[in-house]
Amino acid sequence: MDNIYISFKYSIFGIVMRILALHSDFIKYEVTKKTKFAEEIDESMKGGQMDECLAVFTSVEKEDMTDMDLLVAEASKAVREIAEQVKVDSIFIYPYVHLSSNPSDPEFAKAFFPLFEAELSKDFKVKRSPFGYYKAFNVSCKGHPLSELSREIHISKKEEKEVVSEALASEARIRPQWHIMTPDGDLVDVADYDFKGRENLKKFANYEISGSRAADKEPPHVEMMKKLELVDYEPGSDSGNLRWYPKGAMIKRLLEQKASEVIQKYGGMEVETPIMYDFEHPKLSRYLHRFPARQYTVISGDNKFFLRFAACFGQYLIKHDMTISYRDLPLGLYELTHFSFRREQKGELSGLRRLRAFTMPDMHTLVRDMDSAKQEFINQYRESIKWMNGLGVNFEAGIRFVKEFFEENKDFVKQLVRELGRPVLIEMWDERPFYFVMKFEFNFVDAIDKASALSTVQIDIENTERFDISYTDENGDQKHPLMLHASIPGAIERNVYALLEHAHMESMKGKKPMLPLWLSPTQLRLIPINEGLASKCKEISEAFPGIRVDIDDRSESLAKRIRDAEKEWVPYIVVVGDKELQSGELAVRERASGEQVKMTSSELAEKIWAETKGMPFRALPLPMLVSRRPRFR
RNA sequence: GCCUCGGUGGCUUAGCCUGGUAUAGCGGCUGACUUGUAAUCAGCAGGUCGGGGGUUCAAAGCCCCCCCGGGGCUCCA
Repeated sequence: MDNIYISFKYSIFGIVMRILALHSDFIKYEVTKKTKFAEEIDESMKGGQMDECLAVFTSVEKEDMTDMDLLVAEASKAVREIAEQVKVDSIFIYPYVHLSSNPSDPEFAKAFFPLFEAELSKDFKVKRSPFGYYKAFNVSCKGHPLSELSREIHISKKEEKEVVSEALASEARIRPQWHIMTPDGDLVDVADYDFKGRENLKKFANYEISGSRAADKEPPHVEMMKKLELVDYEPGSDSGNLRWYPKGAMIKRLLEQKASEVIQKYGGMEVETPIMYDFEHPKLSRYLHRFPARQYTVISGDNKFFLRFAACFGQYLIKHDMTISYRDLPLGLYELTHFSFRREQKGELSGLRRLRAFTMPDMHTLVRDMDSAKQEFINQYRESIKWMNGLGVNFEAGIRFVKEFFEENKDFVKQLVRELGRPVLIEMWDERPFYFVMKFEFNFVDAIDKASALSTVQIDIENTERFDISYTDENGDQKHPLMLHASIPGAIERNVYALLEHAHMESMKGKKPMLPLWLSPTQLRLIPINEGLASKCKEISEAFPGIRVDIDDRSESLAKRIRDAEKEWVPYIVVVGDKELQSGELAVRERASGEQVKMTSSELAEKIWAETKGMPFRALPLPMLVSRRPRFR
């Protein structure tokens, strides 16, 4: 998922352009000799003069080459400020490479100056001398205190400037319309909708529309993830990069495994792509600079790379090089990203909900036309519903599109809502600020009423063209397909977050918090009544293949060990004493029901197998004997 | 990035306002106890009070900068 277009501001650093501005009575120049980088000029530019002006001597630095638009904007802004200070309305631009010790490529600078001139021409009378010539010049500088001003435009890591992207600017202009669509297909203005019985939908809608962020508490999952020794902050890294302890790592791996199974079964072909990409890569650079996301940058020798924020890049580049027939469509590539990196603002980071490094199952599917796009969309929508139901947490759907698309595809939208069988939040835009015409997400509403997207699918109508991805149709013609972006589970960390928040909400209702059985680090705990029976427990545990069984053989009181097992959310607890050994019947303390049920070990094993059927399995993440376990925090 | 609150043994925490090198519980270790469904008892060890700088005879406590975390703003595939 690379839905980054949506209203990110963006920042590129490393701009170090140099400007020397002289308030002059006049400046006069004459071309003496052409260099091999010279721009094409006519006679009129071979010499020139300007009176009462600001003479702006400028060099373009190597580091400036990351973003032309930003460079032009920043340079113009700086010159404008100076011109206003000294009150001139004429500006003379003089390309002067000698200001620089590390100039940019000539081709880049050559392209820069006309743009710079055009930008300043909006507010000033502008002339410039040509790029790529030796010139003789004569300048008469006024002597007043402001007459000589130099600027180094620095946009470094510490002082980033933000530029509002096109996408953001248009989004700000567009006022979305909000509706609720009922399962019957009625479209109701959100203000007129009666949310009775749909409290989570109301919270989600409020969260989206009003932007109200009322939470004054820390999200409950943060304490849980630490207390259960699942995940923790890692102060030795950047914020939002976490450490996972054995139990948490196991849970995460199981979710990842399940996600990959679902997506591969669906048809996504698994690939693996690099986590960093060249800033100067010809295909990516233009695109990247239009991509308003905050990135991590990696400097390696003289090269600069950015860390991927989704699997898109690698998959686009593979698809660009592929030979694809219309017979191969729909064609999905899939990668589970370890990791996707986004340098989110610090204030945005929150536990497992919002991170700077996260794991995302990301699939991109090529389809030939809008009809098959819609078919794929609904298939992926159904997979997402299955995923969310399997996770067992609440979710509310948001479906968003361009109004025109909605008008043309009303029945399709109604079908989506009908299949889900519950009212859905609808957002419509008059124009299309993004690369997609339509998307949905399933949002989880947490214990402090924050909504977060998990599953999401979008129909992208721009990027195959931008990346020159094409297929051959029946007539042998090259066509650009459409593309769906899908993350059926959403970020894996966010799945863990949802499970923990869900458990917390259940416990607020008086139930015991727990994880789904297939994700419980310990599924069955045996507690010997005294230390001598630990070896008997070992024997009993052998009746539970494919089940995570451990044994609390510590020399603690029985009550203490039961309490500890409860605190660890162990779903099945069995105390083993002489009674059990003689009768062969176990008194199973069942967390879900809160009851104690008698059954044989084979009955219990059958029960657990049945409850975890179809789910992946991993072995115990810790030593089987609880007495042998270290503490992680 | 901005505003705001916080950071004290592994964890949770008292002390901070009103400066005089720190409190308790859990956990760990040692020993006793050998347990029938949510905390057995005793002893011992463990602290650069987030980091750095400043003020002071003296700083966990006051001042400044930084790091990390929470909440809010901005923002939010």
